Amino acid sequence: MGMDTKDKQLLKLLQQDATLSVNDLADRISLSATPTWKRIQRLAREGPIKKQVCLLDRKALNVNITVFVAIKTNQHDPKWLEKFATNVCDLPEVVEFYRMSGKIDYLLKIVVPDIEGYDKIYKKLINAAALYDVSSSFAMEEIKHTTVLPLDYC
Amino acid sequence: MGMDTKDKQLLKLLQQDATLSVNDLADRISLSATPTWKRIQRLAREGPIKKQVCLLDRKALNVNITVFVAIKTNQHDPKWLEKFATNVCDLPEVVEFYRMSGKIDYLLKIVVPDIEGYDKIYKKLINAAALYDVSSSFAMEEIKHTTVLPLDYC
DNA sequence: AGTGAAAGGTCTCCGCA
DNA sequence: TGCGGAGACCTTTCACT
Repeated sequence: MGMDTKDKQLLKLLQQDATLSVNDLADRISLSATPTWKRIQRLAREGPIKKQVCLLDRKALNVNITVFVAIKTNQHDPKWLEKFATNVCDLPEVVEFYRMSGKIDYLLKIVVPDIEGYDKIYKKLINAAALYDVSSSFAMEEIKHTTVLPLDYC
Repeated sequence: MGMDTKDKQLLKLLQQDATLSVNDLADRISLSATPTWKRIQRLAREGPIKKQVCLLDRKALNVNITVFVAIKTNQHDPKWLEKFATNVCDLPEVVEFYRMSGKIDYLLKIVVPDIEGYDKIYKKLINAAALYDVSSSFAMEEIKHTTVLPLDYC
């Protein structure tokens, strides 16, 4: 779908703050409310806007520890892997889950309150995935974490 | 701050869809509009709601490749590291950036359109960080990726 | 903390340029 | 595509329990 400058401006604004009113957005992209609203509708219907959510504070939810878990495996039975994937996805502590190229087969990002919390998830993981090689790295500091994607490539 | 069941229900709903109206939310947590609205205000003011944003589709923005970049360094001059951190944070392709424990010092998650795009960022990184040891892993498949945090620990 | 009603804004749709 | 206006809907406040 074609995206012009105003569409990109809208996306830039909405990525940072989805509470802006249609009128505010219209002002900022130098357009009146109706066409602005139509653009947003189009961007949501057939375009890049997937959803609108509240982002919560990890600290306030007591899941301030981020752990990256790298998993290697020899097992490549599709059915087994599918079950593994389902089990892992069902854990709410697993917030990201990738199949990787290279030496690592899977990379998980999990959030937990503390080391004990991590250990519980770790046990669930090796339960779900038996005989796998699992290595974990703890994030000491979150220097940047954004849901804002670059708009420079479209 | 104390959070009861209804607060958690609200957070669960708003994490998944922030377009729900106060009336909808009120219905779902079996409360009327006003106290529901007050709860949301409180959760946003002094609680876990940080912001409300639109989530965009990576594919539609032509940044469908996710790369994890692990950086090791011997350098620990604080001023230098601060400059490095600033430079890295300024890159819109870098969506996450952690200081890690263990063998890796920093872990970046970057999004790019293709290998060339990755190479450009790679060059910027080693420019910003000279003599560092950098190793990259490409995500082949995004199996799970959510902004929804678990509410089980608060 | 909760309710219901009323005022003030926004969103959404329509006809038109 | 763009504009402005009218009605519906939603948000926000207020008086009261």
